[in-house]
Amino acid sequence: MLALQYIRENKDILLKGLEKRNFKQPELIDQIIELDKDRRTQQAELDHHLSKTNKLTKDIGSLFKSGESIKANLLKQKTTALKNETKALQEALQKTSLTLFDIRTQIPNVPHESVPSGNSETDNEEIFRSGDIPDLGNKALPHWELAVKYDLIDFELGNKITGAGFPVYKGKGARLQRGLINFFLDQNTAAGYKEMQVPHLVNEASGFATGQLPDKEGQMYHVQNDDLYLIPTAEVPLTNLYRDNLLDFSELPVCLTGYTPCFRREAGSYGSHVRGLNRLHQFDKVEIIRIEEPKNTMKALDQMVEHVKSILEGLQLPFRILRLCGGDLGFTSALTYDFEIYSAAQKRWLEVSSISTFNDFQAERLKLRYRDATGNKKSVHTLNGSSLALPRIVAGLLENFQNLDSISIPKVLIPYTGFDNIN
RNA sequence: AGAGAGGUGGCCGAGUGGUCGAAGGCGCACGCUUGGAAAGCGUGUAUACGUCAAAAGCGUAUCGAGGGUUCGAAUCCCUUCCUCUCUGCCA
Repeated sequence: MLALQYIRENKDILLKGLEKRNFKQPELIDQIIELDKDRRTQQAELDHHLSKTNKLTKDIGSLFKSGESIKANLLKQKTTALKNETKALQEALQKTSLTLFDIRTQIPNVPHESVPSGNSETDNEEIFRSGDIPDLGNKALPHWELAVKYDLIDFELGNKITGAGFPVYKGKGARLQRGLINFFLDQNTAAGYKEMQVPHLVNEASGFATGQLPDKEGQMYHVQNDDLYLIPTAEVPLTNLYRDNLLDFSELPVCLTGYTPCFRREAGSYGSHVRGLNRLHQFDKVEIIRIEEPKNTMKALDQMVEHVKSILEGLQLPFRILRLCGGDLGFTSALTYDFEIYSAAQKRWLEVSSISTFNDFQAERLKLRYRDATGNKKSVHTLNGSSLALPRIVAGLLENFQNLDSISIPKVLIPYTGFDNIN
């Protein structure tokens, strides 16, 4: 959610920015500015009324005390009239505030100046590429076949006990998952992120604060009886740990990491691109998040990108980094870098990490602010990134490291898996 | 899940209808004191919104949340969330 002051003072920049993401309703900005003006007028009027009432009330009190109940009763009648007016004002203000809030929640974040315009993923900008794409020849198998060949992942069993998109990992497949989670967590904690274990279900307030609600309502699993949502990413619980906080600048930056399973309904996804591990309803991910002073945001984002780079290099996976264009940018993000590894068997790029800064967009919803060195209160900036998401990493490892009768394990992972190849 | 108790400022804690945003204490900040520190003394110390170019100031709201009674609610009533104790169940 954008700050009202920002909208008021930067309307033109804002509209230009939103154009980059093909925002279709620029008229909403004018509505916000109008409603905000109304709101302030109504607030002033209401406050004035309340102030009058408060004075009368005090007078009545002292009159009763001094025994002048006739005078007091006279004043009482006055307050009754005032009260009716006050009630009307209150209702009007509440209505304005609600409408204003409702429209504000529909405005996506303003893209950073470096974000290219564009409609879809084809307009994303490749900014970095690393590693050689292995030549696997014609006999290379996609991971869903390797998974069967070496009995690592059972999609059918998952179908039986739950449904499509809920795979069962077996034997070395399961151990590889666990090894990767531990490897990622170790890398992240070594880089200064504090490890956290957080709930996998969150309430509505949390879903709203990080921006999943109402934007992605239909994409989350909702436990109706208790009105809780299964998390689509650890970003939600991790960031919400700091909801409703006023931090001191000395407490910043906050750097956290956590492993959680992630649950996504992925309504509307289908086709060959979702085969195997490519798109799941439940998958594992290790997340990093940061809460920063605005002046450090870009530096922090760069550090996160460098960090994930180093992990992928360690895993010896060929990858590229994309700067997402406006049209591909998430609702809450100001700037996003996607990491994609190359799957030599599927001959396509697979997204394995997404690192974003939200600037103050989430902070505004989270009511998360900090007191800077001069004592002023400001919104913090929040950032997050996958470090890393498991399934497509597993797909890439299985496919890129396949031999005729085995799959090699990259050196950095061997201490975590306890084996150096799958056969 | 059942019964009971309770939720007050950074923390502890007083306050059961009237100048209460809230006593007192702790903590914290600044100053005085000291050779330095401690102690002591003094002053200050919530958040949001509005007004203002901004600050100060002023106004309004906030004692878990929402609603109600009343001229007036931290205090009374209802709903709801949470915490604690006991009982039950259980990894």
